[in-house]
Amino acid sequence: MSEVVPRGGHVGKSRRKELSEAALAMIAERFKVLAEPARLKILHTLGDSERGVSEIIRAVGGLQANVSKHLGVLLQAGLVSRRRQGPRVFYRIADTTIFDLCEVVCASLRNRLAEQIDEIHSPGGVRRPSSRSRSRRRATRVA
Amino acid sequence: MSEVVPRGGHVGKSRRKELSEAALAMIAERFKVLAEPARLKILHTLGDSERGVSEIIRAVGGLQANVSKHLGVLLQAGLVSRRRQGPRVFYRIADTTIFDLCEVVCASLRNRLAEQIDEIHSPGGVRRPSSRSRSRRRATRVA
DNA sequence: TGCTCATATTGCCAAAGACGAATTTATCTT
DNA sequence: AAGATAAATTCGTCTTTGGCAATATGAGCA
Repeated sequence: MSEVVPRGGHVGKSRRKELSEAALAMIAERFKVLAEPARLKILHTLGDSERGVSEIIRAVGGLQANVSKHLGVLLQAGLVSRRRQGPRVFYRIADTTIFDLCEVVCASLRNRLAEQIDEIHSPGGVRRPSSRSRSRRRATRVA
Repeated sequence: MSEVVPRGGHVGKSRRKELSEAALAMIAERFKVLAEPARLKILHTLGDSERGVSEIIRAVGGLQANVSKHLGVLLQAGLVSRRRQGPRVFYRIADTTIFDLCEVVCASLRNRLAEQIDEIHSPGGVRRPSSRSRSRRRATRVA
């Protein structure tokens, strides 16, 4: 239907790399690790400070077993790192690029939602050249 | 084990946004769409040019039904857009930020693999202050 | 109206994975 | 060593989802 190509917050140049099958599989696997609200919440809870497991459990909610399992997934993916101090275990972010990823996705989602609002206001997809309401989106806060 | 915090290709400042539960769910859902090699391959095949479905099927392989379903998922997520021309349907990228995401992930994976190589060379995690082999990673091509 | 090609959809099955309950492992204390 | 606390692991169940086969929809043409 729509013919416009929104060029939201595209930062880099348009140089596309050739990606092998194996590379795509690795990328997909990382996305899979991040495709879980509980894990995203854990990462967000960690922020840039180190936190103990019980503290994380209190923050994100859910059973201890599940949180521990999620932490294991994040650890194996190299997104967090562990430190043992006596009986406690402390986790911290080991790969800060995840926040970059979330920011890019947030910007994209804001664009998408804003476009849907516009489509409600002008249902047929009205072609108004003087209106710069499409492509060059406002920067709305997501939360 | 490791105590270093790799600051690979981190572009932005360290300002973290507060993300609501709903925002995290939306972000996770987008990651879930991207967490599938077949879909990533479709997106990569599309690149910046429009392509017909049968052409896509030939490029990515697999059954027609599956490719069509993947295209449906991508369409509903707003990552691609459709255009009908007679009996054929053409798809194109509608959200170029996905390439930014893949690039960030690729850079992170390169860092991770390079670190694993270093760990093989010095198994105990040798603390050599004069060695800048950790943090400030080389830029290896993934594929 | 049929017929054909191109794409989308549905039903079914199997694999993956997330949750909850229960158990195990590990560490420190007494 | 026994007990207590913290974290990880195992097991069973349920939901999701990707692949395959078959069918349906839709557009153009005879």
